Amino acid sequence: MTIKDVARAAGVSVATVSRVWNEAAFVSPETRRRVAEVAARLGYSPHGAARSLITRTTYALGVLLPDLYGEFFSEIIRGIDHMAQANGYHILVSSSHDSKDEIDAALRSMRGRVDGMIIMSPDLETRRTLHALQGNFPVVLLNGGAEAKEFDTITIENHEGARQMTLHLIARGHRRIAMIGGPQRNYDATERLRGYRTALAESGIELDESLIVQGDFSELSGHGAVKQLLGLERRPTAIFAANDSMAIGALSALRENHVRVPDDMAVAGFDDIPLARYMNPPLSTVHVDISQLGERAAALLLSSLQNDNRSHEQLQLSTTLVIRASCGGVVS
Amino acid sequence: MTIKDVARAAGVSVATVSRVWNEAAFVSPETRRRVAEVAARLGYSPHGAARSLITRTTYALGVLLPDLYGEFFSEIIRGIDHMAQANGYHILVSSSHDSKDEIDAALRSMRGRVDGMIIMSPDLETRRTLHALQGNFPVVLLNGGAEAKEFDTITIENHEGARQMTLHLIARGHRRIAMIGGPQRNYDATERLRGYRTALAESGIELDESLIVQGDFSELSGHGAVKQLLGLERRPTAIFAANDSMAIGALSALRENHVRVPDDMAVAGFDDIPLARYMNPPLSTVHVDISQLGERAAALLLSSLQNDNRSHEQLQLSTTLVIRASCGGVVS
DNA sequence: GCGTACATTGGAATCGATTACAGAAATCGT
DNA sequence: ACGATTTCTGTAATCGATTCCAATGTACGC
Repeated sequence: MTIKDVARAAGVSVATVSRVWNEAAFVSPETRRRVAEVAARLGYSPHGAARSLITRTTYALGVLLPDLYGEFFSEIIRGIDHMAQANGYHILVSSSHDSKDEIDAALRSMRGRVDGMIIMSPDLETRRTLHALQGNFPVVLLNGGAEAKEFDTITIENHEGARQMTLHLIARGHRRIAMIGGPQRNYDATERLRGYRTALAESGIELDESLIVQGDFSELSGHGAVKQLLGLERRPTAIFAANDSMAIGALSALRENHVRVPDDMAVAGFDDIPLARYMNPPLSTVHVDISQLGERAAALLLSSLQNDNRSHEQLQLSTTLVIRASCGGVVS
Repeated sequence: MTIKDVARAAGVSVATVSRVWNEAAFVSPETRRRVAEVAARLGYSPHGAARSLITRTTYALGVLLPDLYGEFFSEIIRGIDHMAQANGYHILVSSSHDSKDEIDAALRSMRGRVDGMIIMSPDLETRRTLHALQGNFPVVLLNGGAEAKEFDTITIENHEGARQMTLHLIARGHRRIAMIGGPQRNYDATERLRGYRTALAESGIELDESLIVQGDFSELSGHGAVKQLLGLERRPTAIFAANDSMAIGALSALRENHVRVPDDMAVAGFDDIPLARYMNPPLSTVHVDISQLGERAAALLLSSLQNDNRSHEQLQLSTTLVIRASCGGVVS
C-alpha cells in the first residue's frame, strides 16, 4: 500500500496524491475529494522512512538514559513524552548506557531516525565524549553538569537544595550531621555533597570527614552506610542521604538497630519520590518535580529544533524543602 | 556526511563502502582497511531512514500505551525496553491513547517507522479497532483481553489471582467481603471481579451486590469506596480492591474513620506495586511481575518478527499471593 | 599461451515519498 | 477572439542507503 497504489487507483499521478495528503495548494476540489476517498478506502498512510528521507525531519526525539530502573527515570520519561506528544513528536528511547562506548554507539544508531536528542548521563566523563559530537546536532543534556556551555542543559538545583536541607537540620539544633553520598563521579551526587559542605561552613560547623559515607544511590547502600555510622565512637544525630532510596535504606537499618526516628536520629533524603511520604515515619526530603524536569528538557530541545541559531541555554530546576516527620518536623 | 562522501574520500564507489560497512563478502583486505579508516576519520554512520527504506526493517518496536502515569506503566516500559535493547532494537513510545481515533492515528503515524507494535489498551472496545488493522502487521496485545485469537496476546492471570486472594480471605474466616472494582470497560478489572465471584460461588457464599463498589483504579476512588462501604447497615469485614492504588486509598480512609486494619477490617490489593510493602500496615496483594510482563510482550513480538508465519500465541502471566499484615497474615 | 573460473569493483535500479519544473487547460481582460 | 494569467496536473530529480548485474582484473589448469 504505497502512494503509487493510491495514485493508480485514483487515476492520478503520485504528485497529486502527495499534494492532497499534505494539503498543498492547487488541487481541484473534485480531484482532492476523489483521491481522499480512495486513500481512505485503501487505508493508506505514508511510509515514515521514505518521508523523513526526503523531508529531512523525523518528528522523533531520541532519549538516552543510563537505565530505566526506578521511579526517577520513569517520571522523566513521562515528562518528556508528554511534551513531545503535545507537539506531535514521538520519542525513541534507548537506555542502559553507562560507558562512553555504549553512548557513542547509541548516538550513531539514532542518526537519521531522530531530529534531536536528550541525553541523561550523570557520569561526569560523558561530556567529553559529546564534545566530539558531529557538528550542530541538537542535543539537550539532562543532569549532566551545567558547565558545558556548548550545549543546552538542564539540571536540578542540587547545591541549593542540599544546602537548604542541611541548614534546616542545623536550625533544629543538630551539630553532628552525617551525609550519605552518591556515586563518586555522579554530577548530582557531587553537587549535593557540595551543598552540604557549604551549609556547614556557613554555619561555622567544622566538618568531620568521618561523617561522610559513600553510597551508590541504592537502598542497600543506604542500609550499609547506617551500619557504618552507628559504629562510630561519636554518633551523628542526623543523617542526610543524597537521595531518597538511600534514605529509605537508612530508615530500615535504623529500625533494625532500634534507633528511634526522629527522636534519636533525624533522617532526610533528596528527590521526593512518591514513596517518601508513605514511609514510617514519613520522610523529609528535597522536592524535585521530576516529570517537569523531563518536560522542560523536551521543551528546550523542541525550541532549538524550531530555530537553529539559538544560543545555548542553561536551565536550573528549583527545589523545595518538604519537611515531614522523619527529621522531627518544622522548626518552631 | 553521507555514504557518497566516504566513497569519494576513499576513492571507491558507494557500493564498496556499503559492502565494507555491512561486512559483505568479496572486498579486498586492503580496500576494506582503507574504507574503514576513512569512515572512522569522517565519523560516518549510515542514515537510518535511508537504510530502513531499502531494507524494509527499522529495528524499532512501537509501544502504544494509554498513559505513562504510575509505576505500573513505567515498569512495563522498562521490561519492554530491556528486552528490545538486548536484541538491538529501539522502542518508539506513544502514550495517552484512550479513544479509538487516537489509537488509529498513532498506529498510522508509526507506519514505516517500526517493525511491529505492542499495544496496551485495557479498554475492551479497542480490539475491534484493531481488527480493521492492515493485513499482517505484527502486533502484540498487552492486557487487552485474550479472546482475540488473531493476535499475539499477553495478559495477567487476573481471574485466578483474584480468586486465590478471595479464597484466602474466606479461609481466614471472612464471610462479608467487599470488592472495590475497576473501570467498567477495563479488561483487567472485569476479570478480577469475575475471579472474586468465582471464589465466593465455590465457597458457597451468597454474593451481596451491595458489597461491590465501583472504582476507577485511582487512590481517590478507593478512598471514596470505603466511605460508601462504611455507611452500609451490615459492614463487610474485609475489602478486596482490584488494584493496589485503590487499596492504598482505602487504607487511608479507614484510618480516618478509626477502623483498625487488620483487626476490624482486612484489606487486600492487586499488582504488588513497590509501594505496597511500605504501607502501614504492609499491604497484602496479588503479586504481578510487571516488568516481566513487558519483557514477555517484547519477546513475543520479536519472535513473530523473526518468523512470519507463526500462529498466534496467547500467554498468561501467572500471579502469586503476597500475604502481609493488612489482611491479618497467613492462615495458621 | 589461452580459455575458464573466481575475486573484486563500479554502474544503476530500487525503496516511497516530496517538490521543482514544465506543460496543459481554464479563466480573464480588452 | 486572442494573448496573458492563473489553475491544475504530470514527469522526473532527489534524499541515502542496498544490491543485482555487468565489467574488469587475476590466477589457474592444461
